[in-house]
Amino acid sequence: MKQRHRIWRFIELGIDPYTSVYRYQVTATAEFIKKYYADLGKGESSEDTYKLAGRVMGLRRHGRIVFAILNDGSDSIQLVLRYDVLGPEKWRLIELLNIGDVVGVEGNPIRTLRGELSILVRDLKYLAITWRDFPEKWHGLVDADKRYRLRYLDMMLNENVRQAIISMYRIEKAFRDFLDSEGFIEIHTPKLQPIYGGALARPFKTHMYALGVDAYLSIAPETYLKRLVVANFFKVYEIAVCFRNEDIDAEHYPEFVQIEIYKAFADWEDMMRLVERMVSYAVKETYGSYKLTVEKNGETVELDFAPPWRRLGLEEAIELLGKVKVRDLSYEELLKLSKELGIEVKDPRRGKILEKIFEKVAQPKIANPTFITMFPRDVSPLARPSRKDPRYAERFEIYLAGLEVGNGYSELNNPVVQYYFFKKEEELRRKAADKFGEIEAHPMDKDYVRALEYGMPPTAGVGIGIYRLVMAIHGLPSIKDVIPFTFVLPEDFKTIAEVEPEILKYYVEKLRLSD
RNA sequence: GGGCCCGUAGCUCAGCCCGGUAGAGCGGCGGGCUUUUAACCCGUAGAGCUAUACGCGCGGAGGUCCCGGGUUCAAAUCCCGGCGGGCCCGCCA
Repeated sequence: MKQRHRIWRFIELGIDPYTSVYRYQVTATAEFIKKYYADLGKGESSEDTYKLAGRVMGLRRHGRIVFAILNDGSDSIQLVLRYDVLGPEKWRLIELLNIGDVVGVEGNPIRTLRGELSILVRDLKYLAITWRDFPEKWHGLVDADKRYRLRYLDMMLNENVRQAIISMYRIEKAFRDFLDSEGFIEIHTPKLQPIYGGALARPFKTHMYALGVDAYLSIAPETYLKRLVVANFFKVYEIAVCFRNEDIDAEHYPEFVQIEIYKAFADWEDMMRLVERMVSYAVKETYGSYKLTVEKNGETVELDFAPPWRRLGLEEAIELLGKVKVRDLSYEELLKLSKELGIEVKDPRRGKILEKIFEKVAQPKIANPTFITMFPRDVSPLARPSRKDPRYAERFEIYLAGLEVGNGYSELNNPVVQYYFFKKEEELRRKAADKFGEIEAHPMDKDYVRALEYGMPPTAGVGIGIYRLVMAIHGLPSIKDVIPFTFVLPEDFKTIAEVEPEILKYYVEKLRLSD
């Protein structure tokens, strides 16, 4: 297996980029060339000279002509490397070229006889080489373990992952642009908190040495954003990293990003309208259309984001989509029904049971963006009771491609009722601990209640999971596919310096590192 | 937390059932080829290290099929335990 490492040949030729190259003056991107020279005919070339830099992603050697694919981050473009153009001196460099090398090239736009817009290279400089072999071109990197460990390779080589990461940036930018034009401002809330809240989840616990106290990592920015509403920031939002100490699966990851938006003087209806306008705007900005075709596990799904989105009550959705009668059922009948549906009841609240039934029978059938409304009050401690029926809360959830991607409501702004709900949540937690084991509930947050006591206007709020949204739109099977870097347990392996002590010795001497 | 599956060359995988010389394609290296699109054709090394020797030859020792142990004359293969990963189920988005 052991062959002399190729770096020696670069060193021998005096073109080791690690001892000489510090910059490369780029004058054009692949994207620009492809757009600007789109009309160039087959076999035609331009006299214009450009310098591009990027990574060699493909190589086809044909003797004295070589075709390479260069990806410069904007797009990929073919390089044509010809012996007669480059001459014998520079040709020696071409013979060393490997897939994965980072090069700068100078040349002219041409279109080959086969019709591929390319750069006819007149000069090539190595900016960095790959010290490790790249994955095979055809299958690429598919081993899940390696994909998540070598995430930079996954993002470099797997186009669907790469596109999802890029789209996530564009969607977030579109959200910001949209909210900015509506007069919202973005404010960062603390990730280290003395009392966690704003969602039902187990938190990460850590320790602050500075104050000698335990602290929690934010499970949601909600209670802080509402404090900001109290502070007369009547339109606020945050694209917030949230931490929840729960298990990992295809739809959950302990560290995730959501956008939370709060708008004063508005209610949940206003917020649903804002959400459908904002998300459809972002989809159109990012993908050019309200209608998207999504490939997932070989199946094709059409998604239409054009507003208005469908609105369905929770129980209505269960009956309409799930074909199960739940309205007017007694608590005992509900328990019996969930048992028949194979649902294990761990949380005694009626609303929780209804949610479970919904998830089982109705949720998978939702493709187009849909608002599920009229959630039971008892599972919505931060939401305002419905003005029409106090058994329900003015709360909605957003569903898309079978995934829950968001949650919003008319915010509870009555400090006395808020205190009462927190108290009840605490009691519930104590009671449920004996009967059903531990459940998630809001801890009492008196500081937040005090903020409300200074007066929070009627306010509507929403949270949308960015990873879930992108995952649904791109048809990716696991949330980990859209998370740039996930947690991986350490692995044993050797670096080049460990495997090739002579190379290490060379650089230490060459660069006088031991002085 | 419960169940199922996977781990063999740089990459993608076969071999495992039924124990007996560890394989293919791609990639690498060498050669040929001036318009290719997973280019093609020919050749070739590679799963593992050490001592002695300038080198070669000969001889010898040794032995990461994820790791450790067991069964066996013999283990990639069978058994047990572990590590890493994936999927499904239960709970949070």
